[in-house]
Amino acid sequence: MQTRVSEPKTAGAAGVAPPQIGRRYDFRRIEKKWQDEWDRRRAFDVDADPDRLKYYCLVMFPYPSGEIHMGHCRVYSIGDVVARYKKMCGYNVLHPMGWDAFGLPAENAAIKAGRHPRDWTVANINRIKEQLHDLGMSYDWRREVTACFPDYYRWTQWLFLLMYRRGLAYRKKAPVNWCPTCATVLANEQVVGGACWRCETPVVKKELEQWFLRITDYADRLLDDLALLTGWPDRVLTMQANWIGRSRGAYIDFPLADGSGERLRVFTTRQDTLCGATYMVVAPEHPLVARLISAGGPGSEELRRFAERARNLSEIDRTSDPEKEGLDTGLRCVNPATGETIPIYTANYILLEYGTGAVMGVPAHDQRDFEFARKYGLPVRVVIKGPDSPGSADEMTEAYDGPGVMVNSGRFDGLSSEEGLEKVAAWLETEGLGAKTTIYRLRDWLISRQRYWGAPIPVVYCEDCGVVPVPEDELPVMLPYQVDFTPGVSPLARSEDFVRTTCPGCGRPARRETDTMDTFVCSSWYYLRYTSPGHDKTPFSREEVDYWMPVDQYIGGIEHAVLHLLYSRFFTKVLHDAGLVGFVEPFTNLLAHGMVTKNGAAMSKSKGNIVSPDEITVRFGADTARVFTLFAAPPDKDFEWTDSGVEGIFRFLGRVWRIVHDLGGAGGAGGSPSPDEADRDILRSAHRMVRKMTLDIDRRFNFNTAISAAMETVNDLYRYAESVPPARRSPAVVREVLEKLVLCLAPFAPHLGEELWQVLGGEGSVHDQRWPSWDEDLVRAEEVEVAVQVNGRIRDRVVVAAGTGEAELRELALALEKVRPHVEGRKVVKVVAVPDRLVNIVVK
RNA sequence: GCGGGCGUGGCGGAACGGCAGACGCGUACGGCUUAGGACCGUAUGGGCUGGUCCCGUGGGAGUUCGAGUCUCCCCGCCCGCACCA
Repeated sequence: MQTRVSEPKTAGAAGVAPPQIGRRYDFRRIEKKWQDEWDRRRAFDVDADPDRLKYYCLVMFPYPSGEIHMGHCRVYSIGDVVARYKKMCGYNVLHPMGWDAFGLPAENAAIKAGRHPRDWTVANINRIKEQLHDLGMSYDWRREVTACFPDYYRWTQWLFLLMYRRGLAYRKKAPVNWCPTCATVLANEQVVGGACWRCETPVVKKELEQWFLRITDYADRLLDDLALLTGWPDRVLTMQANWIGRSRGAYIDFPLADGSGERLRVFTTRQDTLCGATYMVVAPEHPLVARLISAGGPGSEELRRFAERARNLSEIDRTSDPEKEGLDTGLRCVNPATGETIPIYTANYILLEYGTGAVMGVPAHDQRDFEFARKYGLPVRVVIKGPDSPGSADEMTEAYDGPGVMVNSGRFDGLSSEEGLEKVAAWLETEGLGAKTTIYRLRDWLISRQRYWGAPIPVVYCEDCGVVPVPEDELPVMLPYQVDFTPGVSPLARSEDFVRTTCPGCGRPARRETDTMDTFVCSSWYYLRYTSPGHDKTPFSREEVDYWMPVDQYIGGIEHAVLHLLYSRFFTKVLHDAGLVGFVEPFTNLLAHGMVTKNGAAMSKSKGNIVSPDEITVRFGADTARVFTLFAAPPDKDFEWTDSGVEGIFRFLGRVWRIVHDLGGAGGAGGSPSPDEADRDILRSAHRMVRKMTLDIDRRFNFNTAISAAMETVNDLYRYAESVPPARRSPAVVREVLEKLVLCLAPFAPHLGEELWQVLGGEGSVHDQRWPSWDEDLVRAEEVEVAVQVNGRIRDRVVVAAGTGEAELRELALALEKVRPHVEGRKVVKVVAVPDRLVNIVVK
């Protein structure tokens, strides 16, 4: 994509139109003027510079599904403020933008509109780019990446092959999640509560041969390295930890009692309770059950019906059904610790996918097992005695799952349950019956998609050579344009031209893989591509990546807490292991922003509650749109859209425009040379504003309070202008205050910032200036009002010199007329004096 | 069920354990105007006996000289995970 305006570089500010003298904040003229100027100067292009500190500010790239709304406006405004602020702080700032341009919505919309997904996507991209341009976003458009273009997906495919070479991409037949509406499979992360994350259709299980990425190989590191992410919100870290779901325990093999020598393997985190296992339970889909059914013995018909019923329940019903149903399979096995023969049940509360799909039932120490045992009359045996737990099974009304001392456990009696975990595992190992192990909730990442609009998986199937990866020098495997992409079977399978190929190994006819990759593969590495978008030897230049990465500030929605953010971490670790990058985590700091809602719901086309930034920019301007979305709430919170609030911001920017013209235009002529009290006050206001805005932006991204600090100083300026006649104003002070104000507002309202910087006669672009500093001594008030309390109730206030000591405050307070009646006749127990704050007199 | 977050005016939201409600919206009144839905100013948590008096941060207790803030219990809302062995 070409940028919108790309005229040759010309002289700088000299060519800029002079500021307009008038009484009106003419945002249309101002914004157009500066956008043109930025385009002409290519003001936002950046290059690596080893002599300068870098700062990589990144907002999650959008899916170009149409026009953008105020939610987008908000998040890009956040990114733009951070980028412009950091630039003013002296950093070499990378602030790129691109398009997560492959994906189902393009295909679905294209089918509906009768347009090709590519054309639809490109049209949307152009439209959104225009909108971002009109909002004054400071992107280096030379670095734009578009995931659906061959020069990008070539490298997505290359990375797939890297994974393949490293044994991390593999094909497997497995029961997978199928969304009937989207007509494709989904990764586990893309199933929310048993339904498709996009269209909320309940997913069904299908047995298919598919491509997976072995993310589970990285489960430990993905979990452990969360500790490195001190700049991430806790809730995201928690969500990832939950998702990975590491569970340490042991597997145990229970020999079947039929003399076959076969064993039934379970996973448990409580091997210390082994002697309390009085029965076994397997999932209805467990192979053992299937075998019993096909063997056709007594009871097999009942078993078949039971397994059928469980299987036919959707994922949602299965996991939300609290009633435990079970059935004795008739099989028996031996508890290796007690030598007892115990029954094997099958039950609906056992999940095939988790652990081994079988558990040992320890009713005394697991609540689910307890309920199940009571329902089916199975024995309950206490093997752990907690400090307050009942000693006998008969007294139990619920399971005891806490720690305690092992009882009824033979050789293990007397051990603490903690020791028992070790000792039982050691014993199992010497007996060859089990060992300690760790399992995860995380599954391998299913990346095959039976749809058209994605990056083709670069492999070929040859009758003789089997699965053959496409050689790197033949990449990209181009996605053909002319394809019947209506869903059904994989659309690419219908394109004979695409499918038919020759085997890279033996040269004989072969067939291409016709599935495409999950778009989350494309978005797992785009942040690397921004560093060197034209690079054509590898996905990215090592040198550029070493300079720019990791991303210093990543900004995006909480909905990707697990999905995109987990996948990207995985990719980064693989690239690190492959020696392609030097870091192990891609995103140092993460800001999870809130949504902009209207009528209580996130803005979306389907809900019809979209407010377009265009509506706002036309009526009030881009600066108003930006400042309002930042002012309405702290960035991590949702906020409900209101039109009336927008006008308030428009008023504020108009006030800024006018006060700068009134006080600062024409060089701020005349005035008194020596600053008086009013001058000191307004100067203090400005220094306070700088301090507050700096800390609010830097420390916690509270742009709302940063903006309110600027509003306070503007209010102070109006009071100053009204109360101090021109002849008595100090030009130096006025100038300093106005400069600080304009510099501080520049990242928020960049067009107005440039214009007013010019009005003040500033050199060059306001965005090339240094972020202002403040003087702590000036910030401190000369006089402060100290509250005087008696027993915690305010009785008076007194103005004293700032920094007045405790002793003096105490005396002052006790002498106050309004205080005396409350103190007289009582005993002063204590006086708490906090300088510059308050005095609290405690009486009895 | 487990984990996390949140509850403050009519509204969005501010408050290192130290004067609750900054800032903005809305509302009311005044000014300026031929006019204004522009602009400037003043007021704006509630109550009454109009005192810088009392009450007020979902409810209740506690710690403290002092609690929106810390602790415990309860109520309500939101999010994540959820029969995870």
